[in-house]
This record gives sequence, C-alpha cells and structure tokens, in this order.
Amino acid sequence: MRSHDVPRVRALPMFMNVSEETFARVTGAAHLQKFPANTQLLLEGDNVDFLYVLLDGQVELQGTWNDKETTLTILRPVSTFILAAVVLDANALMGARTIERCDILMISGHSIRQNMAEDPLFGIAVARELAGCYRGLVRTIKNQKLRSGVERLANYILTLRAKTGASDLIHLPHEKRVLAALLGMTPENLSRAFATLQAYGVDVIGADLRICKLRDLERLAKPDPLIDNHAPPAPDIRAEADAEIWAAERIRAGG
Amino acid sequence: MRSHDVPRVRALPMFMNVSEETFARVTGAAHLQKFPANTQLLLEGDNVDFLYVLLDGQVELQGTWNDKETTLTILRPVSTFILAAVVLDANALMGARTIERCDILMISGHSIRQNMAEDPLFGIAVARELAGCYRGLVRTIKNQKLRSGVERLANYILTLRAKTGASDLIHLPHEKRVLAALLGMTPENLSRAFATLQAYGVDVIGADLRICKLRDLERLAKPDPLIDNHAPPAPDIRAEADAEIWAAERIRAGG
DNA sequence: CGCGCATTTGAGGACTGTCAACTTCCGTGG
DNA sequence: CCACGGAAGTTGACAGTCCTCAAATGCGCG
Repeated sequence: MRSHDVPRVRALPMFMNVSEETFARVTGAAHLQKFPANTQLLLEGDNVDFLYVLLDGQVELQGTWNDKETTLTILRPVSTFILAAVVLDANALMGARTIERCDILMISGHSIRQNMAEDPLFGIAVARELAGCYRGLVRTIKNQKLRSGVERLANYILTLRAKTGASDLIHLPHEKRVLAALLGMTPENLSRAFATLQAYGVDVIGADLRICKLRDLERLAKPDPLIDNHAPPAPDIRAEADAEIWAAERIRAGG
Repeated sequence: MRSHDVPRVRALPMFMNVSEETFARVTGAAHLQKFPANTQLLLEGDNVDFLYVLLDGQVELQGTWNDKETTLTILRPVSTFILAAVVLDANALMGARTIERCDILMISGHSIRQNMAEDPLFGIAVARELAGCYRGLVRTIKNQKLRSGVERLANYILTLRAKTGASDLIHLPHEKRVLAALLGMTPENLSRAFATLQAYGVDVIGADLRICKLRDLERLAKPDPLIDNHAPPAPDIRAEADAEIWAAERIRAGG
C-alpha cells in the first residue's frame, strides 16, 4: 500500500475504530493493484479470496440473469466491496467490473476472518460495515419497488445535489447509459425522463445539469430520509452516533 | 423465554457457535411477548431498542413511500429481524407487522452490542448473520430487477417446492394478496400470472398447487443458484462450510 | 343464511422496453 | 486543421407489461 493511501483506508468505517496492531495485521499482506477500464474483476459465482478496497476509479457491481444485466451499484473511492462474501467465505453473488482505470487494494479474506476472531473491536467494525451495507440495499429496494423511473431520477438528482455541496449546477459523475442501468431503466427511457424533468426546472446540457426550480423538483421527488441517504446536517449540530451511522451507510451496497 | 424455545433460539446461525455464557448473557434480559395478528410491531423510522426473534407466527417487513406500500420479506419461525438497526443503534428503515398471531422474543439491543465487544465469537456470528441477510437482499434485488412478474412467481413456486420436500403438491403459506405484495405485483396481476402458469402445468385450487409439468415450469423459470436460494443438497454429500452459508442466508432479509 | 373479504375477470390506461433512424459528441488519423 | 468513424445520446413508433378501476364470483365465518 502506498503511504498516502494509508490514512484513506484507515478512515473507512471498517477501520476507523480499530487498533494500530489489528490494522497492520489485516492490511499487512494486502497488495495494491491497478486495473484498466472495463475489466471484469469478478464474475458472478466466482470464489472470493480478497476484500477489495477501491482507492481510485469507479467500479460497477452487476447482476445478470438470462442474458439480461442490471447494475446494482456504482462505487467511488474510498469503498470496500464483496465484504459479505469474504465474511462467509462464499462465492460472489454480484459481478464486479471497472468503469474507469482503477487502483484497488486487495486484502486477504483469510486475514479478515482471522482478525475478526482475535480482535472483537474489528469484528464489531465489520458487523457495523455490513449493517450499513444492508441498510443501503434496503433503501435501494424501496427506491426500486415504490418509485417510477422519473421519480427515481428526480431523487437521484437531489441526492447528488446534496452530496456535492447543494449547488444548483451539477455534473453527472457517470455516462448516461451507466446511470440508466443504475436507476433500473433503459438509456432511451432515461432520456425521456430527463425530458420530463424539464417541466420541473431541470436543464440538461450534456453531463451538466442546472436546477432552476428546486421546490418543484422536490415536490415531484418527495425525498424521504428512509430511502434517500442525503448528506447529514452540519457536523456541529449533529450527534456523534448519527455521524457514524451515516458513514456506515455512505457506501450503498459495498458488501 | 420458555424452556422449549431455548434450543430453537440456540439453533439460529446467530447463536449456533456461541458459548453458553455469552448466550446466557445475551438472552438473560430477553422477554417473550405475544402479539395478535395485524399488529404493527415497528413503524418505519422508529427507534429500535430490541432485536426481535420470531418464534411462532408470521411477520411481514414492509416499506412505504408516498401512500404506497411494498412487502420486503415475510418471516417465518425461527428468524431474527431488525439486526442491522440494532447493531448500528439506528432507526428502522422497514416497518414490521404481524400477519398472524405471533410469539416473539425481544432481546435488548444494548446487550447485543455489549456482548459483541466482549466475545469475538459472538461478534463474528453477528457479522455472519448480517452477511447472510445482505446476500438475501442482493438475491431479492436481482430477482426484482431482472425478472418479470410471471418469472418471479414461477421461481417462487420452484423455491417453495424445494423447501417443502420436493413434492408436486404444494400449499401456499400466505394469502394471495400477501404473496402478490411479496412478489412485487398487484393481487390482480398475481391472479393473471397464475392463469399464465396453467399452460406450464401449474394447477391452482385455492391455496393448493399441483405441478404437472415440472420440466416446462423450470424451462420458464430458469432458476439460478445466484438468485434463488433453494434447499442445499443432502447433508452427507455437502461440505460443512456450504451448510453454514446456506443457514446464514436462509433468512432472506432478517436484518 | 348472509355479510364481508379475498379472489377473479374484464376494460382501459400508464409506464416501460424494443427497434430503428437520426443527431451529437469526441478521439483518431490524414 | 479538418474529415471521418464510432460510440453515446435522442427521438419516434410500437408492443408488452403492469397498474387502476369496476364488477362479478367465490369463500369463510358469525
């Protein structure tokens, strides 16, 4: 691991409250690997030997069935993924593919499991991480089953806005076809959804959005803290516990 | 806790490999409670103070938004639920409601968290349980996003068949409107889906099904071990590790 | 027996996916 | 610097799926 990556990995919910010794033992045998864009890191069903930590780039977790494919989540640095399979020493239920060139830290699964047994604080950290991932998936399912495509897009935009500083000028972090897959629709449909949102004050120029009528967009989207994981309120008026929960859930489906 | 419930609770993946002492400490302050049918145990957003263990009856976990409601999972004995919220000491993202009269063991959330810190084996057990719950949700999302209503029903029937002894005579464990909500469709649509499956050899008489052309049904359903958690192969030809993974995932969304 | 609820059936409409053609964008190579 | 090719994105026509509303039927329980 490069020295400037250490604090970034340590800052992960999974390592935040863990002792130096355990952190050193867990990451001791880890190795950093670079992958080009569009590389399949893991196929569904593959045995999982490593916990992956995305340090740079974007990774898509996907599911396939019957020649159809769907995007379950898109990860951005710094995120862990495939933790659930590592903890159970099981095979992967999701495939993983790089969207861009990526730097990924690979931590031995065996070392994760062993250190959980030796350091209860690390076991707790892993459990908390998994709990956060679980709750991210619950949000995803509610979003998927309860909202229409346009509603999902509207809420995606509002969430993105909140995460990137609440500015009314927003840059989409993914290609639109990738975004479409993430939102559970076809690229054609996403295009029409954007057109629909024009009536609610969303101007689209390429990958840049301008939100002109925030109130109207919110009235359509009806964001809900039990589905949408927006940025928490400012730190000084926020309880420590809330901060930790939010941090754990930040990674919407990393396990 | 009633004495005859102890072995049932101990047999849960969460307590299977835990010492007597820890088990006693965790469940020491637990209390058994009976609830009538159609009782809201937990509203979305409620603070969660207890881990719930369903010992008898059926519980539905639901999500709501904008006056719409969806069923996320239906739990049958013996299952834990709301574990993720307990581990993070967070509020509930799902509501919980009894479908039938239920016996539920309520374990103090604080005692769960405390014992995770004191017994690493318990921490591991919790992490493994959460990992299994997480993987159950991954399966649910893939099922939801990649399959049509008829395909979901066909696979539901095949999974139910596998779980109840591979007989061609099957009894539905839920009312059809409940099943419809679970499969993510309206009761009307479920009715039509059953009608569609008649052409594939599924005869429906009330809550009883007869599968006449298993091969045809399977050709339609295309069951997939990476989505459908069927019963594992017979114990004698199965590795111990597989058995544990299956046990952990048995509860599809209990966290 | 009769009421109430679950289930079924039918008609119509909203939403979403598919296919095809077109436009735009962008990097490559001349 | 411009032309070109390919991929991404858009648009239109159409079909399939799913939902909504309404009415009819069936079933269980008081």
